[in-house]
Amino acid sequence: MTTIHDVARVAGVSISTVSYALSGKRSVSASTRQRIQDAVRELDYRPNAGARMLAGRRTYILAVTEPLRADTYAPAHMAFVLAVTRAARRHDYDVLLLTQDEASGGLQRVTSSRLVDAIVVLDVLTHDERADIVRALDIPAVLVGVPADTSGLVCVDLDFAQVARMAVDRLVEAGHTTVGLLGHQSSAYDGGSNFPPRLRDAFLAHAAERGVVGRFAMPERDPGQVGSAVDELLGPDADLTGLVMHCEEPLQVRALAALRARGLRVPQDVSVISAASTFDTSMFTPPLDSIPLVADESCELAVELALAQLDGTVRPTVELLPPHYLDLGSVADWSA
Amino acid sequence: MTTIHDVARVAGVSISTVSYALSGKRSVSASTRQRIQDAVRELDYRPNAGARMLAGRRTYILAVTEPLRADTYAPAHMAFVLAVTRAARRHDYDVLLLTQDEASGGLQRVTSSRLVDAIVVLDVLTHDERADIVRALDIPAVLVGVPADTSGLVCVDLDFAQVARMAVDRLVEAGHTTVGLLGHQSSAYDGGSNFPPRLRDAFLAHAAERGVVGRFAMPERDPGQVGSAVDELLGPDADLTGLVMHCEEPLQVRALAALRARGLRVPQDVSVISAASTFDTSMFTPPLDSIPLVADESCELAVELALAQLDGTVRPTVELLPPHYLDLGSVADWSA
DNA sequence: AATTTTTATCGAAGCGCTTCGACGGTTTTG
DNA sequence: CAAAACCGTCGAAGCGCTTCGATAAAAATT
Repeated sequence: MTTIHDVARVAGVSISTVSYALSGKRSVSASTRQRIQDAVRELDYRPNAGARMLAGRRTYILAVTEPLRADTYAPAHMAFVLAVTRAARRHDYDVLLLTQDEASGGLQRVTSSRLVDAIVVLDVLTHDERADIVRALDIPAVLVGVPADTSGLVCVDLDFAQVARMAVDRLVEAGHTTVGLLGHQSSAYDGGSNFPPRLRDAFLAHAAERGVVGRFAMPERDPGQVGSAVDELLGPDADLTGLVMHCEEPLQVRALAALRARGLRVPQDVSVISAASTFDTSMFTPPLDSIPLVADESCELAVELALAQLDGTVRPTVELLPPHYLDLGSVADWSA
Repeated sequence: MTTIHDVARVAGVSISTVSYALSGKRSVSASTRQRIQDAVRELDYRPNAGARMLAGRRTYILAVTEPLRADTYAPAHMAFVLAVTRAARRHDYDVLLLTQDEASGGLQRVTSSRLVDAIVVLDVLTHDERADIVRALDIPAVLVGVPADTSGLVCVDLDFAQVARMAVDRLVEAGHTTVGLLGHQSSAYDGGSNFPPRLRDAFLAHAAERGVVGRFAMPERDPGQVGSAVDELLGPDADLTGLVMHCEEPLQVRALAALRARGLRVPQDVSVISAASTFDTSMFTPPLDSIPLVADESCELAVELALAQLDGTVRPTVELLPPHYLDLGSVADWSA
């Protein structure tokens, strides 16, 4: 193993000079720095992680807690884990993965053993024990998602309410007067996740504000019941012309099939918007307008806020990212 | 922060005695051990990770590399990451996640900085650069999956060939004489993954050995073409009576729908076996016999082999785990 | 020219742990 | 019963790094 001593010897300087040259925390003359960098390259030197953790005040490791429960939609969650990992690497951090079984114990463990510098909490539930844990833990933490009680927490999330308003506005401005929201399976609304209700409530409220009829339906027990949820939205007179979907990919596929099966064309008969989707709606038939849930953006911000807490203090905050509308032609203009 | 010094002081012993009491590497009298454990509990002492890494010869961290490419089926891969993480925790190890972008560089980095004790490589391709990297790296590593060249490597995997044989045997013994295998999308066979061809080849070979007609088909470009693949398997005379499916969940669902659409009942008209499935086939309608791909089992073994390399030397090996047949009644006995 | 300030470097003190060698005190053994 | 073996404990030496003075030399200020 090559150590900082080897580098110092080869460069003909003391180890502290090597350390300063590499960290940049004190000035080092250009020529010396050059010799040190040459030595580093020649020896393929990489600082020992353990030593750096012990001596310095940083471990350069971030804990990511993602429960990965059985009922979660893996692709979306995976995307967030990935996005955090990439964001972390951009800041020279590695990611330690904490899962379900380790939710509370793991957070305690990695915190008190000083294994990680900060924690990123993914897949946050409305009432999430991990929120209480990080609150108590005195370690920089950022939640991606918004729990019921955000006091003392730093949270980052897409502005789901704004997504709903944006979708409603788009449809209203295109002349639609009856709009519906197809939601997740009902279990998503009573148990846990915080964002489905946020989007739903804003949808219905904003439809009312804009003076149009707003409906909401969800597949009751299993995805097979998308059909009846679609029927419910269409209404007895089949007068729905604007459909917003906030659910997982397979459900959206089936909902489109259900429309097709009922002889309804998109966008001629029904305009459709995919809201807060984590997948690519341009591959759908037809491609759907969407207001995507971009994991990269929120995770980058989450990592930044987590690391920012290590030096300058970041005060508790809830950062809601503004959504962006992606127009792919699945909304027909009826206003003319 | 509470350190080993605090524990030593409270227990009234030296720090080395504390260390030995906790590691068990030298004998400590029962009474002393008790006092030390009491102190540990009272102070909620957790050894500093960095110090342990530096002083000891272990970091208690395992690197897991899982590319998570865009084309991968997230749930299955997620399951493996999870399974490794859980297995690691059982051995008191944490897991550091390395993704796509970091495949080679990341492995180098965590190895030469002594951040991890060993590496578990997931989602191994037939020709996988990571195989070459770990071969060169002089760090304990285990691949979950079997690359083309296994020299010098420790590999763990389900015995996919045996899965195929088991499925064929089951159908043959139930009296079926024409059996088909519905594979993954064609891209899975030419590019990368190593196991689809292994299963396919063994399927066809073993069908021939057992003297039955063996067919193979896959959805050509996209999942929508499952229907034609099913038709291809059924054959012009629709004489297929045994179907083995080795593909992802949505594909299997659609294939069953395709059978239904053609008026074929399971198992009365066609017997079906789900091979190497990572999902629960008991929730299907009808529930399908399966020979599951159990992530837990292979990942536990992978972690064990990885850690075993840290002391006693494990010689290079390819461990193929025997499959197990799960009977849920989707194979009809035609032999009577 | 004498002083202060800045710059570049070094030595040494830890960070919290593991582990080696040593040392009394007990047991066992010949 | 002396010698050898073992047991339980301790002190101290690192592990490889960061960081805090200190110091000598160079630059800037009087």
